[in-house]
Amino acid sequence: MATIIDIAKEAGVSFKTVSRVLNGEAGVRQSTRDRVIKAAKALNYSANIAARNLRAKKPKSIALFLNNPSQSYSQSVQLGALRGCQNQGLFLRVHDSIRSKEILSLIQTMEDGAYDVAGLILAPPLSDDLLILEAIEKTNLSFVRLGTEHPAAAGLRLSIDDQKAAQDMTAYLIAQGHKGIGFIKGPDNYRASHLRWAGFQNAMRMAQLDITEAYIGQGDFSYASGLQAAETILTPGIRPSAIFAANDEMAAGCLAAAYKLDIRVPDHLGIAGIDDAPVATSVYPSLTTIRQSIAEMVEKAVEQLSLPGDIQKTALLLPHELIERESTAPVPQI
Amino acid sequence: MATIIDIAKEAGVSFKTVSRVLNGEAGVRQSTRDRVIKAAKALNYSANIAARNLRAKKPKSIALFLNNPSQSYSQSVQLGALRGCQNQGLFLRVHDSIRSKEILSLIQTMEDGAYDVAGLILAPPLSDDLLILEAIEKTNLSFVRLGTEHPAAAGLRLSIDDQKAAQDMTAYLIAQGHKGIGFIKGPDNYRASHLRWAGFQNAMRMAQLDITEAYIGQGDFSYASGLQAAETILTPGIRPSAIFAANDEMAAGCLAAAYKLDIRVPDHLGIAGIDDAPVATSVYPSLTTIRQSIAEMVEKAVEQLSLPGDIQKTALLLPHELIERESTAPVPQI
DNA sequence: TGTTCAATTGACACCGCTGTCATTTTGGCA
DNA sequence: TGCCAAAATGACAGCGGTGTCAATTGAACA
Repeated sequence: MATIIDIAKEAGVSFKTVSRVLNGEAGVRQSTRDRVIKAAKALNYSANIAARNLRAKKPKSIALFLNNPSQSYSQSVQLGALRGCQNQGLFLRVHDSIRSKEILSLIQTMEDGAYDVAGLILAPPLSDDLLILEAIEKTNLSFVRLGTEHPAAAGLRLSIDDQKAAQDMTAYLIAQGHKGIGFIKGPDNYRASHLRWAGFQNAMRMAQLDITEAYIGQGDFSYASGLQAAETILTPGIRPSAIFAANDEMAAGCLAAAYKLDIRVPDHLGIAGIDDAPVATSVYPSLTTIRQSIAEMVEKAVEQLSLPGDIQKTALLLPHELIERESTAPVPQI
Repeated sequence: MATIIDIAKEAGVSFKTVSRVLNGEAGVRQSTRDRVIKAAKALNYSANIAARNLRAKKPKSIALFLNNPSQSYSQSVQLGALRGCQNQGLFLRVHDSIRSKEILSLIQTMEDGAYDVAGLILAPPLSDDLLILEAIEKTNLSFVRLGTEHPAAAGLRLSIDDQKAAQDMTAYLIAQGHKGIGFIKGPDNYRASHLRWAGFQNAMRMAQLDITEAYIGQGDFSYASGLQAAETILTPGIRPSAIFAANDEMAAGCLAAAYKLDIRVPDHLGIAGIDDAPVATSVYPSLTTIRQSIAEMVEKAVEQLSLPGDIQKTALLLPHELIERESTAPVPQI
C-alpha cells in the first residue's frame, strides 16, 4: 500500500505536490506532473479515500428515501446507491417505507447537521411528493429526485424520458399490427405514470387509433395490481390484442391473467412492460420491455451529490432501449 | 457531529478514556464508563469509522468473487456485501464472472498486499472450486465460503442446511399427497446441488416412495435450464404430480414448461423451489419455496472477515423457512 | 500512617491526506 | 544583468480517532 509519501520520494518532490497532482489542482508544472503520475503508476497507488475525506471534511453520508412497492426496483436503487457511496467513500443511510411524517422529521434532523449528510436521494414516488419536496426546499440540503423530470422542486432530476419510452413501445406494438391496445397505468402519485400514459396516448393518436376506455386499467406498479387490472380488461368478450403495462411487474401480472383466462401469449395477446426488471426474463414468455439502468442512474445521483458546490437544478434524461422478447409478436395478417 | 473530544469534556475525562469505553476496552472503572456512555448518548454520538480505521490500520477492503448465473442471487449477494462493508467502513471489490485463471492471479496479487484486503468472499459455485480453494489456502488470506458446508478447505462456511431444507420441502409435498415427485437438480459444481438432491432422496426414502428416473432432471440454476428440464420430464404421458426444483429460477422455468404443455398448476402439477427469490412472487401461480436470507448471510460474512484475529474454520448453518404459496396444493383424494 | 503495586487515567504521537501559508523558482522585462 | 511579480513548490498543522507508554490514583498491607 503505497502512500503519497512513497510517491513523493519516488518522484523527488514533496508529498504536497503529489497531492496536488492527484487532485488535479492547478499550479504544477507539466513535467513535474508527469513525473508524479509515472511514479504513482509504478507504485500501483490507490488513494485512501477515508483519509482524504477525513481531512477534507467532506460530509460523510447520503440519505436514501425509498418507498416503492416493487422489490426489484428497490433492490436496484439500493445497489446503485451503495456502489456510488463506496466509490465516494460515503456512508449510506437507507430509509425504507417509512411514513411521510417520519421523513419530515428526519429531514429536520439532518438540516440540523445530524449524520453529516451530503445530500438526499428521493426514489419515486417520494420524488414527487409535494409535501416532502416543500419541506426539503426549505432546508439547504442538496437532493436528487429519481424517476421524475417534473420541475416541482429544485434539485437534480434523473430519469429516462418516460413519455418517449412509452411512445416508442406503443409505436412498436402498432408496427407489429396491433390496433386495439390496452394500457395499465401506474399509480397517480408517480410522475412517470402520467408520462408513460401520455406517451401511449400520443403514439395512438399519431397512428390514428382509438383508445378504448375498457382497455385501460389502473395499477400500482405491483404484480398483484397488474394481474387484477388485466383480468378486468380481458374478461369481456371483446379484448385488446395487446396490453402495455407501465412497468414489468404489472406486465408479469398481465401474463398471469392471460394464463388464468387461457389466452395464449403472444399468439392471442401481446404484452409489454417497462424497466427490464429481472422478472422480465424469468417468466414465460419473456417480456418485451424498455431497458433503463436504474442502478447506474442512482450511482450517478450519488456522484452528483458528493461533488462540491451546488447541485444543478435541471433534469437529466438518461437513455433507454427497447428490448424485444417473446411476449410480443407480429399480428398475423388476415 | 459530536466527537470523542466533546464527550470527553461533557464527561470530564480525557478523550483517550472515551475511546477506551467506546471500544469496550478493559481498564476503565465502571462509574467512569457509565458517565462516558451517558455523555455519548446525550450528544447523540456516532463514530467516524473512517478516522478509526485510519489510525487502527485496519485493512480496507473485501473482495467478493461472484460467478452465478442467477441474476437475483448475485444481486442479493452484492447487496449484502455492500451493506456489510458500509457498516465496517470497508471497501468492496466485486469480481464478477471472471475466469478461474484471472481469479488465481488476483489472489496472488492480493497475497502480495495489493488492495489491502481484509478477506475474500467466495459465492457459489466458486466456494467449492477446488482449484481456487487450494490457491487461497496457500496464502494467508482469510476467506468465507457461501452456500456450502463442505470442509474442502479452511475458512468459514456460511449456508443454510441445504439437505434439511430439501428434505423439509419434499416431506411437505408428500404430506400434500404427492407420490410421484420429480426433481430438478442444480449443477454439479455446486455443493448445495448435491445436498438438496440428497435431502430429496432422503425424504422419499423415509416415506417409502420410489424415485422415478424419468422424473429427475438436470439444470444449472437458470430459468432456461429449468424450463428445458421440466419440458423433458413432463412431455411423456406419465408424469409426476409435483416437481421440486433446486432453486426458484428453475422452478419458474417449470412453471413455463407447464404452461407450454397446458398443465394447470397447482391442480395437475405442484411446483416448488428454494431461495424465495423475487421471482417467486412475480409469477403465477406464486411459488412455494424455502426462504433463506442471502443478503443477511453475506452481511454476516463481511462482519466475520472484519473481525481481528483468525477466522473460524467451521460451518455455520443459517435458519431456513418453508413458505407456502400458490404453486402447490393438496392432491385431491380419489 | 506510610509504602507498594496494580488498576486507572492521561499525554502525545501519528494514520494518510488536504488546507493554509510561507518559501523558492521561474520567466519577462527594463 | 538585475529586479520583480507570478508560478511552482514545500513546510506544517490538523481531521477524528487509536496505540504506546508514562503518570496518577487507590486499596491492601505492613
